[in-house]
Amino acid sequence: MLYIENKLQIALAHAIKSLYQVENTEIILQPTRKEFKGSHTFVTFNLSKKLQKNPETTANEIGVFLLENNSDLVEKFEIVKGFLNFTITNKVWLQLFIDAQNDTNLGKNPSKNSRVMVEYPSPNTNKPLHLGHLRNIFLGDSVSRILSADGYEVIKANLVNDRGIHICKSMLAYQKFGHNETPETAQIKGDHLIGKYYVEFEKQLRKQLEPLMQKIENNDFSDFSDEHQIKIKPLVTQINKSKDNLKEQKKYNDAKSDLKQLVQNYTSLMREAQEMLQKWEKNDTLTKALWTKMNGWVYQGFDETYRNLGVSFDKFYYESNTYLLGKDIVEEGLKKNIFYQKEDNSVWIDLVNEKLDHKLVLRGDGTSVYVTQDLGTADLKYKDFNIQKSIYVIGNEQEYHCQVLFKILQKLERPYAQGLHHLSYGMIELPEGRMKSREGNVIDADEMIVEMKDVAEKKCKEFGRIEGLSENEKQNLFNQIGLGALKYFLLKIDPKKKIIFNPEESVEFNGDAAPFIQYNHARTCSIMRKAKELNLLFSAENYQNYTNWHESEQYLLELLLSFPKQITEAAHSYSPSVLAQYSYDIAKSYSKFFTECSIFQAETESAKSFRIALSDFTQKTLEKSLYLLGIESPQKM
RNA sequence: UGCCAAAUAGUAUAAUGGAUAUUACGAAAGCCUCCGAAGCCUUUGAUAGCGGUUCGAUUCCGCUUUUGGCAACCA
Repeated sequence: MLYIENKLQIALAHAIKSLYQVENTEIILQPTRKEFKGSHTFVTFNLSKKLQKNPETTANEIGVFLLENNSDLVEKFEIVKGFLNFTITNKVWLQLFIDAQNDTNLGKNPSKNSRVMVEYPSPNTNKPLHLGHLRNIFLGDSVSRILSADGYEVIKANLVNDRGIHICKSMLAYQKFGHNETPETAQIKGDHLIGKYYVEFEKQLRKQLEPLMQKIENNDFSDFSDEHQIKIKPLVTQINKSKDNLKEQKKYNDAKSDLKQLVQNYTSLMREAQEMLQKWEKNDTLTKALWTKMNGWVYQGFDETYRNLGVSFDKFYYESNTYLLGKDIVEEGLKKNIFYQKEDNSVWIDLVNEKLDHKLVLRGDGTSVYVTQDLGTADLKYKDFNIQKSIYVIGNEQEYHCQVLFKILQKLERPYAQGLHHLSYGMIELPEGRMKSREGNVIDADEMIVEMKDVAEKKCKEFGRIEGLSENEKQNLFNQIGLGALKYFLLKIDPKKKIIFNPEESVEFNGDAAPFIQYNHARTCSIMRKAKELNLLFSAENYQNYTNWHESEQYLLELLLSFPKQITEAAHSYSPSVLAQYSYDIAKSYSKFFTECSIFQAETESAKSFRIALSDFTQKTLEKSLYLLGIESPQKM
């Protein structure tokens, strides 16, 4: 495919030079639209304009030239308006097909000798994973596979957020209300047990918050220090002002959540959580022991979920080990005059010229902020793996943060700074709004997996083609299909777009969906089983005389041969959706081919061989393409 | 108030500045004596608004509208 494109470009450049004495024109080919004949299209408008000629005349002159001089490549051409559509000789296609069949590196582009790290999903250890994490995990996993297929050496890294105030919240709730229960005694998966106490903390917190809020509503501020009253009062004014104003609902909500945030600090629970965090930072033995125990449970739970999802990691980083990093970088930045210091000793960077405002990088008391440790971690990753590129799979709410982080690293002239990329994705929301773990209205990842599997089981039993399988094989199949449907559902959509997930409308299993693709894979397998049974040969010498292809054969063949290009495109844009669409295209084309061309009742023996070979190649390409999405390809379903 | 993103049929989705705007779900008709009908095949319907650049704009540039997000010494 690439071969054809290059050849055609060279031929076109030659033609244009010979005909018009024009050199160095950019020759851009695009795929010919389905409704027209041919595979490659050269658009002649630009050139014609330069030459001051009619586009159709130009197109015709070039077409004739190529037909005369490159008849081994170009079979014929057609002109529609200014579009010059080439039909490539079947001999060339056939040779490419034979080469591709013999290629042992199908689905693996040549090595780039370059190392890239993909960081995902970097969860907090205070709650189980939810549907949003699944989008992150599937994206990270798929992009890792794609980059690896495109010739990079990939390191999958998971930076676990295992410390901080939110972790202390579940610890504290467990200490108070947990009665020493364990995942074993409670019969709950470790991460879910911890999540239960995180929700419990928030519930108790709301109870303590209510009387305080009530007082404020009655204009009683006696509980609060003067310093806080100054902050609280304007918020109350704002709330009262925008309360009944429909247009200012957002302002109202913002002010209200700001107020809650402030008032929370007056509850005993929040104070205890803060104290616990301080104890943790001072390495208090009991606190650390509780923390280790509870995080251990969470990791067991996460491991199980990762296993069920079919994803793995090469490297785990823990924030408890990295949260103090980066302070040396702050000093370095100060020396280099990239950062500046205020009177209170806090350290800042001026990014006004980058439209990013001023940003704090170290507090006045010398403690870190979020970006400080991220600076340190970036250096650590480079030190550990000598990576040229680093992909951060993080939600779009942190776009600003990533911009700041990358910009600082650029200013510090880090060798890896040019290779940093934030793979940003939109949130998954419910019809009623954002998912909030605190409030318990989330689509749980583990539950989702089970539900998908159940649907798959139900469908499989309806279609009734799985009698021969053992119980193990059946369970495995239900998993492959259910999980495939879910992965495809989340990966086919442009990451930038937010997804509103309606639990009432189930994940698609028909049409533009993974089970349809898997189904066609199973079909190709079925054909190959039968071909083997019948002892039919499908090596090149058996079909090399058959080039009178049916339209659907031709289309499928061209599509299959574009696989390497699709991988490169997906890798280049970090976008699994390219391959989702590609896999679907193949399945659709095979399905069409399947109904339009009989394989075992083919008109000639060579046609039969060709169709078996085409099925074989479809099977291989589909399997590898789905693999890049993290989706498995069943042989029967 | 600034910055960023999104806006495509009833719904969901696609399109390096190119042709009659992709695909699916939904709805309506047809196709299993023949390799797997989770299929194939017809039909149906959309670029938020106004302007600009261009031979050509869903795409690029303005302005407007709507929806999210960010702008915090939270992560």
